[in-house]
Amino acid sequence: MLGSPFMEELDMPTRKKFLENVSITEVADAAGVSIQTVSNVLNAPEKVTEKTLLKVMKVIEHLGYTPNSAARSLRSAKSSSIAVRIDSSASSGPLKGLYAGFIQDEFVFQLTKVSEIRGIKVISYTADSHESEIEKLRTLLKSKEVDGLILSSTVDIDPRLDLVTLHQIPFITFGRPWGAKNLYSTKHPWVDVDGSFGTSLATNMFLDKKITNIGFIGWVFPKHKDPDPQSVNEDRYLGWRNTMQSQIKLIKTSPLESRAVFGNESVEDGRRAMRELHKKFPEVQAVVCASDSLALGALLESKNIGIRELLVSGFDNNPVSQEFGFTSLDQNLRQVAKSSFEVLMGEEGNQIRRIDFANESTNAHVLLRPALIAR
Amino acid sequence: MLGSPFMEELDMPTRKKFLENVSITEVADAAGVSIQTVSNVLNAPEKVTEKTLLKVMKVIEHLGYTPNSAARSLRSAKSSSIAVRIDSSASSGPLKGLYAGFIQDEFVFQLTKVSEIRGIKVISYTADSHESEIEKLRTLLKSKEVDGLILSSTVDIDPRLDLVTLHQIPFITFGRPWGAKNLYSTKHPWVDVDGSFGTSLATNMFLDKKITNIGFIGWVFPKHKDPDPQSVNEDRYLGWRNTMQSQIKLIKTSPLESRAVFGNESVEDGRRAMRELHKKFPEVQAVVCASDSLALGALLESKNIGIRELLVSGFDNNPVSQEFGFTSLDQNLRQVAKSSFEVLMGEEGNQIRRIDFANESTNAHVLLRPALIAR
DNA sequence: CTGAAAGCGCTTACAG
DNA sequence: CTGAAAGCGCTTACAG
Repeated sequence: MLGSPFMEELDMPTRKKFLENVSITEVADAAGVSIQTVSNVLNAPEKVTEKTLLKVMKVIEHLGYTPNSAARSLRSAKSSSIAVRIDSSASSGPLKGLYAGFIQDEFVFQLTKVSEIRGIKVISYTADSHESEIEKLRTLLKSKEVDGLILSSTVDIDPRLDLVTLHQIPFITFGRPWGAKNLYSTKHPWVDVDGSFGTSLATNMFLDKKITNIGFIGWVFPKHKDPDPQSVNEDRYLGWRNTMQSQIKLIKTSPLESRAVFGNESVEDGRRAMRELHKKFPEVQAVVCASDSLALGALLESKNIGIRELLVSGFDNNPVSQEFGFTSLDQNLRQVAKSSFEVLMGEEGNQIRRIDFANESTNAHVLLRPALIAR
Repeated sequence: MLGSPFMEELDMPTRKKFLENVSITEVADAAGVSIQTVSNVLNAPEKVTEKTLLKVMKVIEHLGYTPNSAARSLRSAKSSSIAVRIDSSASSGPLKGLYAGFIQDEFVFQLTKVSEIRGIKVISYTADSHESEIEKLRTLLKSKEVDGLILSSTVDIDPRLDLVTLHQIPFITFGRPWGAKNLYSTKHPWVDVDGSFGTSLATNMFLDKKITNIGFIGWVFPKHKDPDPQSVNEDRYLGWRNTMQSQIKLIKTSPLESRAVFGNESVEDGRRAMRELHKKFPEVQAVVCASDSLALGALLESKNIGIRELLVSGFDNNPVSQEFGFTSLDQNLRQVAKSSFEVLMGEEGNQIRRIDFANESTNAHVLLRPALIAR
């Protein structure tokens, strides 16, 4: 009865009781059981007979009992919280594109949402550098405020990974540790989105439309000769390159080198890259881009340089591509958040695990496929 | 010594100790004092002699002691946490502009940053509706997970305000409760940014440049005849209107009605509004806009309809205006977050207060001025 | 399956 | 200013 959220429909005494303190003792007394049984109803219902369970649940509902989280944490030595770093969305200094914060913000939102379902709190923290981040993490972990960590933007040599690995802190990273000898080390669980798969989807979409003069705009000229990508940039580049290479005839006409241009991450860079691409490859009809900002730049510039109808695809499906109506690749951050959470917590239950990935069948590496949002 | 964040510089035994459990008892033993004195050093240093203070601090530093937060919360009945709602940045359904999430995301970031300095944790939560938000807040408050709330997008009739007011939950809203009879009710503390002041700054900037044919693009046609604004939309509109009204001569030439156009919040709406404005007011040289998305639409469309060099100003100074290089108004979210925090916590100290605004001199209403970022 | 006892690590209130 | 005692509200481990 007290469960109704419609405050205005409740009479005054009931409204006053809405946030009233109720302890486990009061519930136990009202239900005629001991406090341990109340605790069991909440934490180990399988240990209680159905009759007792129902009786106690009813009283809990009636009195609006919610366990004190500090007491629970103290006794059980579990905070039921995870920490996630947030950064500023305001791109200060060098431009970071139109919507630098989109992926992170949406990931944090989806993570909070999936965490709530399993009764886990999400605590945000900030840091200016790896060093200050280590200090923040240390405080959060030593004070037992969090049981596990969600890290992102990790690289192979990363003091944060040293910290969590050495102390066996449960963690997951969103993003592969680019540059690591073994991306699939069981010591480093991660969830990521397959960039190559994404750009190959976009490339194939153009090919299916009989559009063959397809270029690419990325951030940095790929250095490595490896067959495997070594960065997000290379990952997204290779999807386009490999798909194009399978089209032998096309490459003969105009080689891949003349079809790819690289810049930084901004609309202006997209414009610049588009002008350069148009010089090197005047027949260009479609451009696969590493980001929505680059794609927007390419799209806007195409009109200036007299390309009748350029098709572009971006990456991230952020509001930019929605607003300007071009194709993009959705990272499905709901699924990314869900997978991250499940690697950390298991598919059920509500406690963060110290997973021994080396000996468990749990998959510590989840590579998800982005979805093509054709527009 | 254990305070150094540079893990790689530490030898193995020291690194291992980095996250080791240290209790208050160990600190007390090592310092040769009682645990209460250690507690006082941390929570009430004025009660301890300087000699003892220094001695204990040294041991705390040496052992890397960080108090267990659950124990502290349980005993002191303070969670030292505040809750803030986060929403999805992905605009699903009706378009919400290019960067709908910017203000909220940056506010949450700045709030987390200022909270960390004062030792307060920020817990994020999500909700689909007021009803589900009430349930989330109820759980957070009853479980004593948070001491105070940061609310936003509040309106006059808002079940969340009923809840917090009735139960005297410390809270602050970012944004005025538009529509309330008395915006300055001591029951409803808020921090907000002065939209009128912002658009008048932009209008005056154009006037100072001897540009007089200034139009306005907003979201909704202002209904009220009140001298005071009744919504964000009206607030931003009135800054332009009042500034223009002071320029009698200009208004005679072309009246204000022909200079203002309204649409929704998207780049496309900005384009549409610009076409309409150009018809009604062909001399237009500059447009003050209610948002960066509208401003971008106006700017892009101006080229299509043959306006040589249109000046536009947006609002929020988000990456869109930075990337496209037009003037905008910065809400200074660092200051908004800082003020919000200080109304909730006081200027010093580290506990959330139940402020009796009616009897305290504390200013419960802070209206900040946005800064003109001229480009 | 149920309940009496112990105790998680602190801070508070108070005696010395 | 300092320290011995009490206790915050739970969960755990164990006895019945």
